[in-house]
This record gives sequence, structure tokens and C-alpha cells, in this order.
Amino acid sequence: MEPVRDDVSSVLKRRVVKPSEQRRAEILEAALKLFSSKGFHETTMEEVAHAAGVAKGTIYLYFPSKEHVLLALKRDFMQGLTTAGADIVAEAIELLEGGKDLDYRDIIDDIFDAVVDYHTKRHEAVEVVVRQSPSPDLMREALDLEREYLALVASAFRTGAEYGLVHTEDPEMTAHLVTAAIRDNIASSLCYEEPADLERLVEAAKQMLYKALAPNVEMPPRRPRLVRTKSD
Amino acid sequence: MEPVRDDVSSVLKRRVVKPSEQRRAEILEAALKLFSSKGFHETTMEEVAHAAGVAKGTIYLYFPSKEHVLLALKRDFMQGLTTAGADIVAEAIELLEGGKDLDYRDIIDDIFDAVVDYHTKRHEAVEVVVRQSPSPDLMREALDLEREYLALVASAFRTGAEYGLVHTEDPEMTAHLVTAAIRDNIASSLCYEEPADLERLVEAAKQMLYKALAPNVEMPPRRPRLVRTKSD
Amino acid sequence: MEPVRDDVSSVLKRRVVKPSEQRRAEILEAALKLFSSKGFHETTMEEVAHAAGVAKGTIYLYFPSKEHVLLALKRDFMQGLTTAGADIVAEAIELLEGGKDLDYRDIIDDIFDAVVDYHTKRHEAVEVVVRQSPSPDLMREALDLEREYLALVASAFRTGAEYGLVHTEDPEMTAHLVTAAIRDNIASSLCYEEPADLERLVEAAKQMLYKALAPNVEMPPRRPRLVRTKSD
Amino acid sequence: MEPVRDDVSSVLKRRVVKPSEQRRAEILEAALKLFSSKGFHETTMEEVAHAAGVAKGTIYLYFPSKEHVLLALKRDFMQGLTTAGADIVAEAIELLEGGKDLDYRDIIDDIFDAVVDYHTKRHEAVEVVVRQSPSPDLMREALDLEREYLALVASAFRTGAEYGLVHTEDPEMTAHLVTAAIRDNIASSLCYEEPADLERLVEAAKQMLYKALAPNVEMPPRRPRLVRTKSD
DNA sequence: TATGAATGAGGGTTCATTCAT
DNA sequence: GATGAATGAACCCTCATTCAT
Repeated sequence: MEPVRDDVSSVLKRRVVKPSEQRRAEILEAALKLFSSKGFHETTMEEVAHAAGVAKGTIYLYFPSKEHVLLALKRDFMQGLTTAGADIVAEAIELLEGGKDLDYRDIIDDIFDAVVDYHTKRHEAVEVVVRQSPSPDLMREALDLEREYLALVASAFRTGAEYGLVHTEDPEMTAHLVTAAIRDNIASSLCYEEPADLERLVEAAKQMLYKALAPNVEMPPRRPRLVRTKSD
Repeated sequence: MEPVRDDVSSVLKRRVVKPSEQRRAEILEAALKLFSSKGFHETTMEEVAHAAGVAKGTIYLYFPSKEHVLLALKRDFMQGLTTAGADIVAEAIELLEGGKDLDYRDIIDDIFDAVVDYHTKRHEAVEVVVRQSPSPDLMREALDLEREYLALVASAFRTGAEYGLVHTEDPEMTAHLVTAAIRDNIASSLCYEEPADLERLVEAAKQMLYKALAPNVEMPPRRPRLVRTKSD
Repeated sequence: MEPVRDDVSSVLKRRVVKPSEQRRAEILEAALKLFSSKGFHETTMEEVAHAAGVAKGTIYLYFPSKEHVLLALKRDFMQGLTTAGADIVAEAIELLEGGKDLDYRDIIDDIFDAVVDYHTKRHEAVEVVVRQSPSPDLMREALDLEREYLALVASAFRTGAEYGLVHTEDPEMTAHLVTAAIRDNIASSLCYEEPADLERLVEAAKQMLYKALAPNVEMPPRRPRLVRTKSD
Repeated sequence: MEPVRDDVSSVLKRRVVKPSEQRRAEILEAALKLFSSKGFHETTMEEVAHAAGVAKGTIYLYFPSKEHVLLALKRDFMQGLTTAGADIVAEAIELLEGGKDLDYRDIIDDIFDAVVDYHTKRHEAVEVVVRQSPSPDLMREALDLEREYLALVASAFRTGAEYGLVHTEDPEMTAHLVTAAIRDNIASSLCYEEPADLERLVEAAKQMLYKALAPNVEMPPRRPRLVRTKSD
């Protein structure tokens, strides 16, 4: 007679202990999937727990609240983005310092490609990070994460300008503008297919940036304005 | 015999019908204030009702659900924005058709100024419209509202390009990019003061767009790439 | 054909609106029954709601929290007790002032009987008031209610002493002692039948108090102590 | 061959066995501190474990449930009280039997002092024992513990009466009354400082008991009641 | 039309208890 | 024996929505 293995009776709900880093990751993964598909507020902790294969209470061993799960997702995404960006930027600077004769458009391409790639590979996170509303205490840290990334992008523009590779009068604001433009549209494209053709969007963005950052461009003198369109 | 009273009540009825529109507006106003300051999910219908000076049940005579209140706010905002934009664009086109010799930068200025002005005057709505999470069925209509506005902006770029006033190869994508960049940052600036200096942001945006849309710019030929920064 | 009355379909769960005073009383009554039989912490709001014939949320229209339901029960009980006691005391004082030649034991009897009667008629409340643990903020008010009653009892003793009817050197402490003795035992007797015979307890209490409060009793001089039983 | 190591481990084992009793005590001590300061229901097993310096699961090696921890505290307290009381009573009886000419008030003093002392030294336990709600199955045993102590007190009164030292017609009920009066007020005084002056309370209690238990007191004949205050 | 008392499903969170290690 | 990660039932409470008035 075949002995009934204890394991058999445990197909359902046997307590499993796992390395905490893995548990944490599983919970975040489950939360990400749900938050992105249903929205943060529309997802219950019950659902997250179920999807992560743990009990509801277990989540609270790893995160003090539902909000903190969201924050962790944001943090992971932003830190990864910042890291990825930092690599590219560092590489470009290295080449620059090495005296290589670079075409700035190649660098723009590289950065864009990296950023788009990063977002595309994490399109679930994108929706969560971009769309899910802030909320009181979360906001502070979320903004900090944001700031760090923006500082990186701005420094890239600034360095490029210092080397005469590109032209921009205000690296910080340029960073804000470019970041928002690209992220918001990638998010929208990934989540709602609006714009539907992401490659076309990216191509247009590159083209715009080529021109907007082009060095040594002589703008024609501005003619004095003849007509005021509005007066208020 | 017809009682005279009917006349009176018909007069009164007009008074009762009109307020209906006013009630709706009062509710929306109250909701806007609360949603923007506390967030949609953090605001209760009770609070909206109280702030609007009506009973909770009354709101449901005007809106089928809380979500629809939010949607109405979005609609109002987007329609107003589209209208405002349409006015500017129409005016510009009129001038163009009139053969006026315009500097495209003036038009960019006008549109930017109008858009920024519109947002600034409605900064409460901005937070709500830009930041509050999508939510299932709302998304469809919200996107429609968005599309309408984007179509307008795209048509402006297209028309400008047709007249040779500006250069852009892809008006639709350009519309997406510019809209996202400007709206997201205005929202962020208005709500979280990040970037803190809105005027500086707008100026930077204008400068970038001047260059990006500049007609007749000869881009230098792109050198063949020597170094691949990454291979994936 | 008999018209189907709308009422018929509403046997279960038809919304009923009642005067709020009545609703409140119904909720308290249900809570009292449950708290006394199962204990405060062992009773869920769900159960209270069900027993009161209302929805869970309805309770929260009348009480801000479960704790406040308990507090309301305490308040009602203590206020009723204080009122009942005040009536008896007032009556006794009236008679005294009227120069009636009273036997103080009759007054003790009257007060005891009233108090016992009040407790017996509310034996469910007794368990709740006496046994259910305090809890942070509840404690303050619970003590206040207690104090009021004790002040009444103390004033009764003091007045009696002033009239020479009884003898007590410390009316306040006497009030504390008598109140605790009687209430605790009534509660215990009513709830756990320990002591089982309430009448016997009351009789013993009366007898003790007759002697303890007897006026004009000459206590024999205390002999100097010869043996120390313990030295620590 | 027997390894010498066994000897060592047997020595160690004694060390391991003994701590078991010590562990239990440490857990109880921690629980007592927390239950008394925060309340039973407001204290988590986690907190008890932490305070006791053990893991949560360890507590369950010593007590089958949280309730049983509470019960153990009650038992310890009551047994200690009974023991302490028994010592005093035994001593008094010994003296009595030795034909010593005692003043009963000295005995009352001794008992009171011992009881007050016992409570004061364990004021944390007092709050727990007196105030924490009963709870279903705990009640039975809690009452048993109570009964034992009450039996002791009652026997003291009875013996005293047999020796003609004091007068009381119902030693059992007297025990109930005196015990409740004194314990409840000590608890209240210790926990909520109400009454604030414990010494004054004890003094009043002694004075009352001196009179209430005084032997050979002739109570005046009770006059026929003239006025009925109430008729129900 | 307007009200607001009533509803009750569902929310996030807690915590006594268990059990794999 | 000791641990503490894991469990999951149960908790109190909220609030969008309904409906008797």
C-alpha cells in the first residue's frame, strides 16, 4: 500500500516560510498587477494577499499599510529608473571626457531608448506610478523620489551644455518638461493605447528634442509684434 | 374655473427650474473644492453635500454617482480648455488667412499664455483633473474629452505647418508631447510647487518650442555612429 | 382579485424610520442585554445591531463608538440610581425637618430597599456597570458619574449625623464603603449567585449598618495592646 | 562507554528545568505590568512576549491561552491573599486559644493592616484582579478562588463570635460585605485615586467595623414605624 | 424636489494562535 | 524547548447609496 504522504494533504494552505526578501517581492508583484489593472482604491488587501499566495495578515508583516505598498512600488520604480538613467548618463559623460567626437543625437537616442525600454518592460508599474493619486504622507516621499530622477536628467542636460554638445538655457526646466512629456505619454500609450503608436511618439519626441537642443542654432530675430490677439 | 394661483405657480416654477442648473453648479463647486484639497477618495458625499448646502440625497438627483461628479468636473474643465484653445487657434488662423505676416513665436506665446492662464485660474480643477485616478468606466469618457482637446492642438500645429509658419513632421504626436509636458508640470507646480517657479517653467517651454518648431532650420547631417553605448 | 399589498413584500428588511429617541433606546437595550450576558469585548457590533433590529451603520448614527455605547449605559444607570437615591434622601430629610421622631433604622431600610430594588430591576445593567473594565477615555466620565452618586450618599450620612440621627465620623468614606459593599455584592449575587441569597445579604448589611451607625454608643475603652502579632 | 559529557549535561539540565518555573514567573510579571497599565484587552501577546524577553510562541508553552495568563495572575494574587490572611487568623486564634485577653479591635487592625499592606504592595495585581472583566470560562475558576478567601474571612468572624470576641449574626455575609468594601475601595484608590486618601478610608473602615462587630451592645428597641415613605 | 435616517457590503487592520524550523 | 513568520477570522468602522417621508 502506498503510504499517504503528509505532503499530499497539504496541497492547499500549508504554511510556507520563505526568505523575507522573496515574500516582499511576491507581495509587491501581486500588488503591482492588481493596482495597475484595477486601480489602487479598487483593489482590496484581500485580493493582494490572495494573488501573492499569502494571508492578509502576512502583508502587514512587510508593509505597515496599504499606502506603504503603493509607496514601495513607486520607490522601486523610480530608483530603478534613476539607476538606469544614471548608467547611461555616466557612460555618455565618460565618452565625452574621453574626447570622443559624439553626435548629440546619438546620446538623446540612447537615453530615450533606455527610458522607453525601462517603461515598456514595466508597463504595469508605469500606470501605478504615473496615475495613482498621491495621498497625504505618501506625497512627500513620492516627490523626493521624483526629484532625484529629475536632478539626474537635469545634470545630464547641464553637462551636455557645458561640453557644447547641446544648447539649453535652463537644464532644470528642460528636465521637467522632457520627463513629463515622455513619461505621461508612455504611460498613456501603454495603458490606454492613446497614442496608440508608441514608436511614432518616441520618434516625434526625438525629432523635437534634436531641434530643441541643437547647438549653434541662430534663431531669426523676432519681429515686433503688430497685433495683439487678446487683451486681458 | 381656473384658479389664478396657477399663474403664480408657473412663475415660481421657472424659479424652481432655473435653480436646478444652479444647484448642479453649486454641487460641482463644492465637490471641486473638496476633491482638490482632500482628494477624491478622501472626500465623502456627506462633506460635498454639506459644503454645497444640500442634503446628501439631493446630489443623487443631479448625478448618478460620486464618480459621475468627478467626471462632470473633468468634462467642464476639458471643455473649457478646448473652448479657450479653440478661440486662440481660430483667431490665429484668421490672421494667417488674412495674410498677416506673423511671427510664429507670438502665436506660441499666445497659446501658452492662454493655457497657463486657464490652468492657473482653475488650479483646483487642475489637481482634480490631472491627479485623480482614472477608475474603470470613467476612463473611457475621460479619454474622449482628452482626445477632443488633443485634436484641436494637433490641428493647430498642422495648420501652422501648412502655412509654413512652423515646422513639424508629426502634428498629432507633437500635440501629445506638448500637452503632456505643459499640463503635467503646471499641475505639479500648482499643487506641489515642484517646479516652484511656474513662470520660469513656461519660459523654458516657450524657448524649447520656439526651436523645436522653428521653420527652415537646416539640421547638420548626422555622423555615422562610431560607438554603440549598449548592445541589447 | 386581491391586490397584493406592498407591505407583504416587506416583511423582511423594510426600512423603518423611527423617532430617534426610541431608536437610541432600542440600541441601548440590545447592547445591555448582550454586554451583560456575553461581556463587552465578547459582543460584536454586528450582534448589537441585529438584536436592536437595525443595521450596523445605524448604531454609529447614535453613538460615535462601541465604547460610547457602554458609557451611555453606565450613564443611564448611574443617573437613574442617583435620582432614585436623591428622592429617598430628600424625603427623609423632609421628615426630619418636619420634626418627625424617626428611627434611623427605618431610613436605612428605605435606602437599602430602594437601592436593592433599583439594582434588582436592572440586574443586566448592574453587571455591565460594575464589571466591565474601564478603558482610557471612558474612565474619566465613568468616575464623574460615580462621584456624583457618592456625593449624594455622603451628604445623606452627613445630614443624618447633623440631626443626631446617626453617628459617623467620616461621611465620605462611609459612603464609599457602604456603596462598594452593597453594589459589589448585589452585582455578584445577581450575576453569579454568589452570595446566592440576596435577601440574607441585605439583611446582614442592614444589621451591620444599624450598629455601625448607631448614635450614642459608648465604645469600651481600648485596652493597651499586650501582644504584637507581627512586626514588619 | 559512558561519556563524561552526560554528567555535564545533567548539571545543565537542572539549569534548564529550573528556569521553566522562572520563565513562567517572568511571563506573568510582564503580563501583570502590561495588563495593569494598559488593560487586558489592550495588551497584545506580542507585547507580553517582548516585555518578558521571550518569543510569542514561548508563552503558549506555559499557558494555553491569553485568558489563562490572566487567570494565573488572579490565582497567584488570591492564593497569596488567602495565605496572608490565614497566617493572621491562625495567629489570632492561637492567642485566643491560649486564653489571652485580647481586644478584638487589635485583631481587626491586624487583619486590615495585613490586607491593605498586601494590596498596596501588589497594586498592579489589584487593578488586574479587581477590574478586568470576567469572561466566560474564566469566571468559574475565578469564583472558586474568591470563595476560598471568603471562607477564610467568614471562618475568622465565626471563630471570633464563638469566642465572644465579636458579635455578628451572619459571618458569611459579613465576610462578603467587608471584603467587597475594602477591596473595591483599595482598588479604586490605588488605580484611580478615588478615594484619594487610602489611610483615611482604612481608618473609617476600621471604625465602622469596631462598632459593627462590637460585642455586648444593646440596641435600643425599634419603635413602630409611623410613616411609610413609599408603598410598592 | 428635497431630505437625511437607514442601510450593509466592504474596507483596512489587528492579533491570538499555530507550526515549520 | 524556543522561535517568530504566517495565519485568517474577526474586529470596528465608513460611506456610497437608497428610500420613506
